[in-house]
Amino acid sequence: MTRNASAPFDRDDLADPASAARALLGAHLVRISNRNVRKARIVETEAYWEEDPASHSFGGVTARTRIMFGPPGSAYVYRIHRVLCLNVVVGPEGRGEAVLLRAIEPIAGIAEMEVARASQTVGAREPRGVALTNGPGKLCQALDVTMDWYGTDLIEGRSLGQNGRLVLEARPPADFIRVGRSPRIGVSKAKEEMMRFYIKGNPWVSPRKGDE
DNA sequence: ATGTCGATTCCCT
DNA sequence: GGGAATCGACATA
Repeated sequence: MTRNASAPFDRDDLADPASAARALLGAHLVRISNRNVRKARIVETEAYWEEDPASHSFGGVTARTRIMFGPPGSAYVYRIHRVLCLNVVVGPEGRGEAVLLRAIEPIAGIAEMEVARASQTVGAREPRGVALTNGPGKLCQALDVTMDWYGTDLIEGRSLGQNGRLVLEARPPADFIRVGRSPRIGVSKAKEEMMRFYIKGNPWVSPRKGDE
C-alpha cells in the first residue's frame, strides 16, 4: 500500500454520454512531460450523443471527426476560433459520441500550468487563479494539449514520444461530490438539453447564470 | 475558389 | 453583458 495511490479510470464508465459526463467529474487528468507532472480534477463536462444536432459527429464521419467514431477513451481534439478543446470519446465504437472537458481544478504543477497558459494566451494579462483552467480552451493551454494528442487513448495514457503522457485517473474514493446540471454552453442547436454537468460550488466551473 | 460559421477567450462598457 | 479576434472545416460552385 502506497500513499497517493491512483487507480486507472474505468473504461466501462464511458458506456453512454450522459453517465460518462457524470463519471468524469472528480476524475483526474494527468499530464506528464519530461520536465514536470501536472495534475487536475475534472469539474465540468458536456455530453454529445448520437444524432445530437449540436455534435460535430452529426452528419457523419469527416477527417476532423473520424476519431469520434473510434474506441471509447480516445482523445478528440479540435480547434475552435483560436484555441483547442479536448473531448473523451464515449459510447460503443461507431456512434460518434463524446464528452467535452470544460473545466478543471489544478492539483499539482500549478506553476507549470501558469507558464503554459501565459505563453499561449492571446491577451497580455497573465492568467491566475480560476482563470487558469475554467474553460475548455484554457485547460488545453494549461496542460499543453495539442493536435498531437488526437486519437490517443486516455485510459492507457501511453506515452507519445517526446510529448510525454496524458492520462485519466479514477476519482479518489474519498472525494465526494455533488453534481449540478444545466443546458450546454455556446451551442446553437438542442439548446434546451440539460447535458452540461459540473461539481456544485467548485470555483473553477466556468461562470454561468443559474449555477450554484 | 470563395463564403459562412463556430462545443472560445479576452477586453471594454 | 457585448463585440472583436481569427482560422480551419465544411458547403457550395
